Amino acid sequence: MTSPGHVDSLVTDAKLIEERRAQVIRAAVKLFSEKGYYTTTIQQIAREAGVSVGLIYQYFGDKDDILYLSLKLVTETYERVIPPYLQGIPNPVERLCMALRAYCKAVDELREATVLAYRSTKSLRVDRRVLIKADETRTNRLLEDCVRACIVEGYMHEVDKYLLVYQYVMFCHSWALKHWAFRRKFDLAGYFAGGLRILVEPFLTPKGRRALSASLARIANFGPAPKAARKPGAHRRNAKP
Amino acid sequence: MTSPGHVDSLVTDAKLIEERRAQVIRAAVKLFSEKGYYTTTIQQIAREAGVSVGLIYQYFGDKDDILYLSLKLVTETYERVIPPYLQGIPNPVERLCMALRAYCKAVDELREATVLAYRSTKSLRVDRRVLIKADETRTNRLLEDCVRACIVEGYMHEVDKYLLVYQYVMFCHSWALKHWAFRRKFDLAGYFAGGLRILVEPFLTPKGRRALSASLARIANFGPAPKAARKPGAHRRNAKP
Amino acid sequence: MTSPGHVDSLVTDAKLIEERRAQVIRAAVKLFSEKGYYTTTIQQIAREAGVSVGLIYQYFGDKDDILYLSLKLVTETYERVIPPYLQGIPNPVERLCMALRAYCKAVDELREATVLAYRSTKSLRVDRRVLIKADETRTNRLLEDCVRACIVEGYMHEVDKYLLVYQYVMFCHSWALKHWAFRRKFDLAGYFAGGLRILVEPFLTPKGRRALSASLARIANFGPAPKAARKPGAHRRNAKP
Amino acid sequence: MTSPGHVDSLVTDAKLIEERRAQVIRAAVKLFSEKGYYTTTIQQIAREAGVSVGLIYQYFGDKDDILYLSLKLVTETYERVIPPYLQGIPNPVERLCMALRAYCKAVDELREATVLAYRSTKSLRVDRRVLIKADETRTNRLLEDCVRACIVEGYMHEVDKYLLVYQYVMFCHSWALKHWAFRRKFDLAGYFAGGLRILVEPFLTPKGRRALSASLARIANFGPAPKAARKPGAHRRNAKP
DNA sequence: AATGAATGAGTGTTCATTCAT
DNA sequence: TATGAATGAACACTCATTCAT
Repeated sequence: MTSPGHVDSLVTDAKLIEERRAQVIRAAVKLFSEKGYYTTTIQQIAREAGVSVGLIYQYFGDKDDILYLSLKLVTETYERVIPPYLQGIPNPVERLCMALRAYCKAVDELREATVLAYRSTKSLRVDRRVLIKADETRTNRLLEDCVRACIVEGYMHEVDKYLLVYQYVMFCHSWALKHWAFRRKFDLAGYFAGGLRILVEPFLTPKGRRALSASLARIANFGPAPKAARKPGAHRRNAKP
Repeated sequence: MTSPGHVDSLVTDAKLIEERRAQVIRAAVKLFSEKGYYTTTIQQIAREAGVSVGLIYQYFGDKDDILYLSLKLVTETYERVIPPYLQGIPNPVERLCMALRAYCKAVDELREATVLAYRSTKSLRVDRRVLIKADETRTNRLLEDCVRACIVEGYMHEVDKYLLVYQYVMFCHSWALKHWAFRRKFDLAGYFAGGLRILVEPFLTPKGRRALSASLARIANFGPAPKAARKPGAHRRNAKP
Repeated sequence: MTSPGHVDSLVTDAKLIEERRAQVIRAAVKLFSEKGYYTTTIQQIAREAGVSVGLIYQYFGDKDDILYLSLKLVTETYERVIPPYLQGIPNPVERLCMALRAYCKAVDELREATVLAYRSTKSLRVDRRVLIKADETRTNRLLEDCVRACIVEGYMHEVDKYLLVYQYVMFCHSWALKHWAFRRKFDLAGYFAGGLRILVEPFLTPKGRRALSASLARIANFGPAPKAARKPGAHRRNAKP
Repeated sequence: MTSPGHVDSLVTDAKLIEERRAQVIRAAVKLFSEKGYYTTTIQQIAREAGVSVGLIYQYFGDKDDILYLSLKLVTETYERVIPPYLQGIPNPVERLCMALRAYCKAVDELREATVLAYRSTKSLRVDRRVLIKADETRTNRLLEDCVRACIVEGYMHEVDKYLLVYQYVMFCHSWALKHWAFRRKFDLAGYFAGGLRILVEPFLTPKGRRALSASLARIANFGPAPKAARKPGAHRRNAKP
């Protein structure tokens, strides 16, 4: 009847729905991440969000809805966060590295939530699980495009793009999944730099390697996310080989 | 009081404990893998194992014990399954590849259980979580030793061993974690071959590459696991050319 | 404090109270009849009535008030609907039959609501239950008066009036209560005719029987209810043997 | 999948199921009768029955099951209680009266539960509602058989058997439904005697009237129910005059 | 006068755990 | 040692009622 991605609300005001849901999901992500889906109660979410239990059920149909939107928040963040990093960057190697950096940074900021996704996607109703997976696939495609461009333009040797991209994805996710191990060895910048050396550099042509070292300064700079698009002039200067 | 790795039993006969626990854990791994830890009930485990609820509580202190031993089964299998594959193999490149193959195969055979480990390790009491992580670390060390040997003996360029090994681990685990995506593209042999190309080959010296192609026939053969140690003569013959 | 029959309203305009309450009660009777008192929510009543939840609480003190006025509507309809049918009819046998016909017709038109009364009167606050029962008693009295006249004027043998009247009442109510059984055998006219034969005819004197057959044509005609009083002349003509 | 009349239990011992269910149903009938289905909680039933909440869910699937078996208890009692009263009685008029007496007595003993049936049958899942109605229909058939015998054997005039039987049924049920009104006028024996006069006598032939007055002494005696069959000799003696 | 978002006490139901047999 | 009936705390979810606008 209703599509699997739809979440019911008894409230009609769209603005309010947006607000309240965000408020509840924020609390839910926090608690689910800390204690897991099943051990977090609706009462706890309500308390954390500073609302009543009843209110939650005015904006969500059931607990599964809350989990769905929580995971959706994560997967959509990944997807949404990468493109702004690529805007105005012409060189495909730099684009690839930027995408990876954006992904890593997003994972870092949603570290607990990323682990949550691995823990709890299977707790979701099946029809919704596929929606979450579709999000992941769409994000992968962003990376795949970068890799493809690298190869087509002669910056990278021929490789199994699909597999390489998944290796990239796992590299990014691992920053969350294996943080208990990595935290003792790396900070995010170090981890990322190591990743480039293992998962990007080996596949670059000489031309690709030159491009990489030319843009390394920009790539390695883990600053704040580019909210607005970079100014065109700024990057044109940098993009010169 | 008791050590975190200890699991209480009201029964004293060690042989019986071993047997009964195996019987229950087998059922638990199956159900946990299918439906998750929290949605599997003790009643269901008892039914699946063909025993009574009461009996379970004679061999396990509580539900956490069952999860712990279930996860332990997985991590210990990984650790246990690799060494026999290395026995009698002197070449470090072949050893590395064999270790990876063993790991991949183990993941393939415990695919659901591997996913379970990612879902449910956090549901474990903290003090036990670290034991499971220690198992993983120990398994990683097996791979690390192979990589180190490759480098020391000049088969591989210098790399961040730690990071590369984790990339190997994630590659193996991904066969389970992302099976929903990979199944459409690869069978296990294809997946493994692709992995070698991306995660091993690029780091080999010319000498390493020669070693790899020399042993490729053996490596790529996904036969049954070596129950007993291979006879030394057998492999030496193969290793010659 | 307040009398049990009183229903509080925050609104003062009497006309408005009348209107709004009727609007809400209409919706409530429909829903209560369909789904029962406890499974109908105030939200649903509000939606059905086309008003807001808040408004309902301006015209009713609580849910019990709504049920009370819903049941009151039923019992008062019975009481109100009979007298117009008797107006201008002098013969006591015809009057009795007319009263029964009116009752049956009213039950038919409030079939679901009649069942509701049997289901839900006990859900009412006790002090109000007795008011509903008093309504029923008053309606019974209308029938009792008819029976008494029949006996006094020699149309009917001596009988236990009280018991006979209750038998009449149950006959009428049964059209609703056992409609699931009767629908397969009778239409309302057939049911009513059968009732006369069993519950009226046997108690008539020969004089009574003559009166009955003389008026049977009029009695059996299940036309629309007499909104206004019948004109005296009109029926006198018909009443002529 | 499962038939509507089936009630699930987690317990396997049939004897125990019987016992425990009876224990719970006894409590449920009491509470449902007093306070209604919806306002009675499972907790209250458990307390009244002297068991834990959990136990109830080992013997019943859900609250609807409890209601079903509660109502079933009532309708099956009606059906079960009549035949023993007829055993060894050859005269059809006496049989009819005995059946009515048995029914009235059963209603008297289940007075609150009878009201419950009228209140709560509609709260039942539809598929079960029809089973309850089927029970009622089967009980009616017992009365219908008596009436038919009366007519066939010339004790009663031709009548609409179906309608008359339903009038009998409503007469019996009314002792519970309208007890608030009748209690002031009648005891059970008086009510029953009045019923015979209104609903049986008028339809008897002279032969039937003779039979009735011959057996009136036995009929009117509201003694304890005949657990075992009456001895044939005993009644033959009485049946003589 | 009218709205509908917000509340939270209360419900049916589950399930890990116990314990008499 | 093995059983499975019994327990009751805890949870997701509902809905009559309130109240700021």
